[in-house]
Amino acid sequence: MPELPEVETTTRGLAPHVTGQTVTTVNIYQPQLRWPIPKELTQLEGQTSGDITRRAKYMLWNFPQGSVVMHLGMSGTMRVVDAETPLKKHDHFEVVFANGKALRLNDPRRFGAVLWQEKNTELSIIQSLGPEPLSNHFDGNYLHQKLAKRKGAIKNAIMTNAVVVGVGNIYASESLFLSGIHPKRAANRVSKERCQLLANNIKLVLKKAIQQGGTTLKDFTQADGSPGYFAQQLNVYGREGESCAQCQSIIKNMTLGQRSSFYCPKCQR
DNA sequence: ACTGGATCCTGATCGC
DNA sequence: TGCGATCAGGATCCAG
Repeated sequence: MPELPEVETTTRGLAPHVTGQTVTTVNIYQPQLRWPIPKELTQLEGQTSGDITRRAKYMLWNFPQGSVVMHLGMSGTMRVVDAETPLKKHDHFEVVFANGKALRLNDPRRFGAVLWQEKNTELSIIQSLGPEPLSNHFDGNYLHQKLAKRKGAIKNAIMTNAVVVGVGNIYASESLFLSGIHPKRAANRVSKERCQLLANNIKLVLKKAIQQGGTTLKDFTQADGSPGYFAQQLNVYGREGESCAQCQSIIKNMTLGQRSSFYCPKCQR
């Protein structure tokens, strides 16, 4: 489900509700997510939370002794509700606050994660992350240099977290379309100029999507339950068989790295 | 060192 | 209407 814009949208929506709250209870209903939810999270009971930030597609919820690291996987959503609200199917994790509200993670496919990171340490999954796409460190020069030895498809490369984080299947297809680059092109055969273009378009697409509150494909909702509105602006994703807005060619869908990849065979080379 | 593939899981949808 | 097959927005790990 969520790519970077969706995680950003969720983080922003949650922030006012989960910052500076006293935790009364931590409930782990289904610990079996991508990794088991650590029982030590119950140590947060009685603690007061700090702010919540985003790194890649992870949310970092800070406490005095460390951070709760949360990932939504493919199907996760986080909501703040009244603590008396009945649990829904697939509500796996809950933090109840002294003010009568509760933060809940719902994740049908259970590809998401809830982990604990001690203060002044970094989990290996966080440590290995590449630069944020919206940071100054990510630009055409960086991308070109990073791709120099990669012979595989450019689409797979920009979806690799060690290269750049936060570019998922939707926005990978979209940014390649905007850049006129064929998804299957060898990464090391994208010129420096086109890397510049691609880096800029990745930033553009992600920024736009964040402004729109994310892309609601199936059931993504923002923290307040409203949908994202970016879907209507997609040029190629999910538009197989439709005509390209730029050249009227028929948009195609092929499988790359076991993920569907949409592209315009004429505009993208 | 890279990369392709399998894998964790449920649910929606499609074809018969 | 029912049922099995297929496909989903992620990302790690392992074999080759």
